[in-house]
Amino acid sequence: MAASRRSDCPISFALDAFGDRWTLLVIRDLLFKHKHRYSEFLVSEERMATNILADRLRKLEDAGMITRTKAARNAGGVTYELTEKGLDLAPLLVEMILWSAKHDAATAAEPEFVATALQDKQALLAAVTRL
Amino acid sequence: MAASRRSDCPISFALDAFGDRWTLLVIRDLLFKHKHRYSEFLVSEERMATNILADRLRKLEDAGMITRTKAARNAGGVTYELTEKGLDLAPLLVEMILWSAKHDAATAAEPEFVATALQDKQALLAAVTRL
DNA sequence: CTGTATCCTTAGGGATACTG
DNA sequence: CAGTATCCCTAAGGATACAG
Repeated sequence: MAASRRSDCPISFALDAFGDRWTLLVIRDLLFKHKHRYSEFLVSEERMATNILADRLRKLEDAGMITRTKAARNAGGVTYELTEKGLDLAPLLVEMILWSAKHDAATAAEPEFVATALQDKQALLAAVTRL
Repeated sequence: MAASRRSDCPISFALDAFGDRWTLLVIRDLLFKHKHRYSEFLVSEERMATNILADRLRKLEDAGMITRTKAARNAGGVTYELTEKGLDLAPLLVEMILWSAKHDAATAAEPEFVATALQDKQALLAAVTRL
């Protein structure tokens, strides 16, 4: 992705930034599933490969959509957090959920997830504007 | 795309449907640029290859997001139209535009495009609910 | 005009082993 | 725990020529 830039179109720009089948799953995990660690991202239902995950995390960091923080000595590990730029994808993700809820049987059968998204929408948008 | 289905997650479902670098450009052309013909899609700034375009048009039709209509004998050619399912992507596209407007210099420098999107948002959402 | 067909190249991705 | 490294393979994509 982010292959140089195909045009000045905003849709095209967005697709260059996250128009693939994996990137937004990482954002989803950060946004809705409150995951912050490499090992947590790995255990998703979609079974992302380790090299793919590492690649996407690096690209998201390069694009300024997440931050990577080496935790203090006593607390082990690395933590990923959304930046404002990443948080600003929340409305987009919510629209994806709503679209799927309307047009996909499996999603429609999961009213709790959709309800959560609808509740979160307010909270997330509030969080975004609060930044 | 649409490789069987990776999980029941709505985000994942949406990505399986249009999570690539080309599909949403076709939707954009239908939605914002009022293109309806194969030859029109081809002349975009992104220079889509003929085989890619044909592939995406077919997949979009298979997914029920667009219709393909052979025009009457006197009027030559084929016309593509968005279905309700395709039209329902309008809010998503608008969110993409707004995100790019905020985070991309080139987009921010195009206030007319963004303004159009904002105006269209109302009209498009009205159109969607009207269906 | 609306595509197919073909060729060929590259990028994406799965599996698995391994390292600081 | 947080990744790299490798291998190997398939799918995606560009170019171009051709067809109904």
